[in-house]
Amino acid sequence: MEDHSNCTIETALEILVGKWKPIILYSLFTNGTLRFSELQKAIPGITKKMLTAQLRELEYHDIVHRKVYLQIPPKVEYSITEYGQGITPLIQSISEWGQAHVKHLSEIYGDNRILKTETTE
Amino acid sequence: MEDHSNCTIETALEILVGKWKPIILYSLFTNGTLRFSELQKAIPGITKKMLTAQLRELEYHDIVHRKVYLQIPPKVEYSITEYGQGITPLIQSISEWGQAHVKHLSEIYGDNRILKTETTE
DNA sequence: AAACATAGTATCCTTTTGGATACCTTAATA
DNA sequence: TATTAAGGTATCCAAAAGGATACTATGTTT
Repeated sequence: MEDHSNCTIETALEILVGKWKPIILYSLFTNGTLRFSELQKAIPGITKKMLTAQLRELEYHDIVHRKVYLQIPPKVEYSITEYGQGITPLIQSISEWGQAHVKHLSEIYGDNRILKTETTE
Repeated sequence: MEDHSNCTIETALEILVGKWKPIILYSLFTNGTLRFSELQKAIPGITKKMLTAQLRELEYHDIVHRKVYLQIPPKVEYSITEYGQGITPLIQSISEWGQAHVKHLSEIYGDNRILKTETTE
């Protein structure tokens, strides 16, 4: 860690933080391209307002691309940008660490829903 | 990314997210062990309430250790746990990606305070 | 003429997060 | 006896994030 790594960390976190960002990214990464309404269906419980807001933030960060078809009724497609693909290893790292951490927490505090992966004997 | 990586990502993020967590961790990583009051001095602007709250969360996650000396006036020392040391590579990754991303954003939107690192010619 | 489809906004409200300030404890000290 | 030190809590308030609901635009279909 260098001197002012805090702000760069916080910048990085902006992309993942927000109630719905991880699942939006997950949906787009696994499905490639989705329309607004398809995202809504893929993410139960999200409102239009939140979906729009989070997508706009991701768009600002050049992680998500928004393609508008000028037709009626409207059609808008969302996808991960080429630059956005580059975030995959980071998400992977975070996800893996998170998985190990969930396990660590369950070892500390004792949790009934322990996934017995290699603690079988 | 696997099926329900979202929750593990969010669990991982809990450790970094919060107004003061990154700088608290940075202070402890670089200084080793700090008393409550030393942390307060090291982090300008933070209130006791916030410092306590964030430290308690980090303690819950077994990232930070809290050592209480039973004396008066009180003395409490905070440090990174051994388990907590293991988060270093993750923080490193996030920080590096964040740094690159700040640069990417400045390339897209044009920013006066571009750090010319390898774009010198 | 009314209803429909799609991708949003606008408005209002609730919850969560963060911050300011005062207060507490207890032994040693002035 | 009043202060001080250190590490907090308690209380109250402001700001930010999130959510429910209604409304808009407009060409096509009924």
